[in-house]
Amino acid sequence: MPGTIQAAMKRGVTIKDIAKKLNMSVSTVSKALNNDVSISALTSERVKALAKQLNYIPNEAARHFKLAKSFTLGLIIPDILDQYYAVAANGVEETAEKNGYNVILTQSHEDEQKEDRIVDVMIRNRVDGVIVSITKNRTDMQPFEKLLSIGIPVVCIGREPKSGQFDYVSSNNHDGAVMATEFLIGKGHRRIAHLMGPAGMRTSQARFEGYKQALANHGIPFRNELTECVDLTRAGTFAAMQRLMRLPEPPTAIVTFKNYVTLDAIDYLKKYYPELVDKVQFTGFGNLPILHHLDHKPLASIEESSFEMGEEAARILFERIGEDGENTERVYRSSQLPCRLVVHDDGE
Amino acid sequence: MPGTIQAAMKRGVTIKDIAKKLNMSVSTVSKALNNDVSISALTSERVKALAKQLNYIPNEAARHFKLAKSFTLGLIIPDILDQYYAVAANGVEETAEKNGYNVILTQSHEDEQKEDRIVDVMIRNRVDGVIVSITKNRTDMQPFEKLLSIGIPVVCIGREPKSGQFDYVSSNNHDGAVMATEFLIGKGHRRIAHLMGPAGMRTSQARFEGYKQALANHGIPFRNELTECVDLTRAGTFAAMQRLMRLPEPPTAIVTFKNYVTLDAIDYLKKYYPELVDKVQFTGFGNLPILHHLDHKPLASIEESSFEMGEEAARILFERIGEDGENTERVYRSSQLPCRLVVHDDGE
DNA sequence: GTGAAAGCGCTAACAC
DNA sequence: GTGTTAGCGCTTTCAC
Repeated sequence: MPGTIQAAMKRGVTIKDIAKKLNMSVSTVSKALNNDVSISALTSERVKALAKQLNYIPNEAARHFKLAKSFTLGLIIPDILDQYYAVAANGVEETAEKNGYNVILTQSHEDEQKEDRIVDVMIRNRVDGVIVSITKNRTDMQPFEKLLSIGIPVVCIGREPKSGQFDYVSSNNHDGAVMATEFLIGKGHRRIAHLMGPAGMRTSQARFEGYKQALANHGIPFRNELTECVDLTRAGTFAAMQRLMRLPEPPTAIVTFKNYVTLDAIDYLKKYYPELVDKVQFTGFGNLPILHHLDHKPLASIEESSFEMGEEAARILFERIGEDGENTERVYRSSQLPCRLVVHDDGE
Repeated sequence: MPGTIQAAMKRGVTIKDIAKKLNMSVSTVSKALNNDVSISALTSERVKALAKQLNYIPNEAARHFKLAKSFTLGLIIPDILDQYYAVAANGVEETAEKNGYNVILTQSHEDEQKEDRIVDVMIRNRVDGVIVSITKNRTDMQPFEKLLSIGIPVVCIGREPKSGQFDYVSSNNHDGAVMATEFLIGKGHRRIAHLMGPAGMRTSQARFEGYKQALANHGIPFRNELTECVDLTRAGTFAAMQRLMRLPEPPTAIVTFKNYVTLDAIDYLKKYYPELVDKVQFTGFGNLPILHHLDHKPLASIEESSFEMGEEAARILFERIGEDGENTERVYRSSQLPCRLVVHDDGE
């Protein structure tokens, strides 16, 4: 029985119901609810009082449709189980919430096809902006260029965009690697190896540069055989460690690309060179809380500001959303957030 | 200049544009796009061809509004950084995606006020259903009852609802605790302690019951002083461990409520009873991947099927969404997913 | 097999 | 300070 009170209750109270009960027009009610200055205090109060009494809940779907704005941000990260991204997501969400926005959080699982589909869904749902940490093997930026072309701004985080048309927020990987390496140099090491990330990622390159820079700063010659690429799998790290430890002169310290690489490398030593596990010293990117519980851990970690990265990305995105899409002459920004060196005490 | 081709491009191609170009009505185009049987194959093809050519992207916001359905699920978990919930979220998302649904993932951070606000946002956004792991201290179910009252189904996961009106999916905590305890009994232990979770949580109670059940099964008397509640903080675990270890006869094995409690308990031993750290044996809930890297780890873990929990919750939710809201005589379901005992090998 | 038209709930000119 | 009205893009009856 459409039109009955029953149906209306089920459907939810609308602005029209309020208008009718108050003998006003819907526009007056709408304005009152939106604190329009042209509405008298009395009217405004009457409207709000009745709205509360009737348990009026605005239908955002209708607003979104009408305003052609979804008040929703799309966020694409490789994996929610990687705390680096989970924390960044928190930064995005907090900033979004402050701006009255929702976030649709999605994972690409490093699958480009999945990423393409996600972008499609976001377009269909008319998100107002997208923050993305692109899949590691992507070579083109096609779906993201599509977003820009239809007026949806995009901000990249963590992983550098493959073309220059995007805002980009990341850690200062170069300086972080310098800090990690210089810390080991300060501890007296001279044969310092580098377990470098995948060569295709700019992040790997930046950290590699920082590593070399630190060596140069201290007059230590760079040796090619002391840098090994890993593919971020346990097997890959084991293979790399094997090559390093079988050198005529193995390293006495190692700068690693990432948390999990460090842990796998230490496991490798535990298994094959147990006598060296307390000798070879590590520093590396990432500071997992779990490190506290480990007996064999890196000497120090490079803590990245991933929460702040998410915040900054969202801030930039909101600026872009606020901009008039007309002026095509934009300057794309690239911000590098500082890293922090955290020394792990051995006692407690 | 509204109405120009420029504006149209910016605005996006609509069903109307397609209709005009093809000299058809919008209803025909709509039906063709939605594979309505009443449309001829030829028409359907022409419409789809032009849609593709014009790069038509349906405006979901308009559909949602028209259909009074958002094709969106709300998910509320305490913390995304807790992998237990992150994995459950993945289960929800995968199932949602299969059904063409989006998920709005939110975190309560164990704050009831925040949770209230989240539910409000979800109502405003007209989500079609909600999956929630309620904050641990909540005593009422008020916001969730409100959801039900306006026809939005709710499924609880992991944490038991405080009233009987909700579907609920969780691990079989009782049987898991039995397994954990019997495993230690099988290793010859007789003085087995239990680091129990917060007394207010039904999960804690269920695990506690399982622990007692296992003891009873093997004719081991339950001793009150061997069970200590923890509040899930490191300090709380340390205090509980202190009481246990200062007993005239300290336990030789301990069943813990959760991963992090185990790790903190082991840390306590490392610090204050280093000679016992390899003697006192642990089993407990949760199987973090990071456990592999630890030197001192539990003998075995009770792995919960949290991914499956998310899947199952989403499945139930979709059933409810499909139901006609009319029949008030619902039977609310409570499913307990089995746990798995995982023994940690010492080698590799 | 196709078209005309109403309307979902809301906002924003514009008129008064 | 308030009301009238058009319309966002789409689906869906109901006619033909």
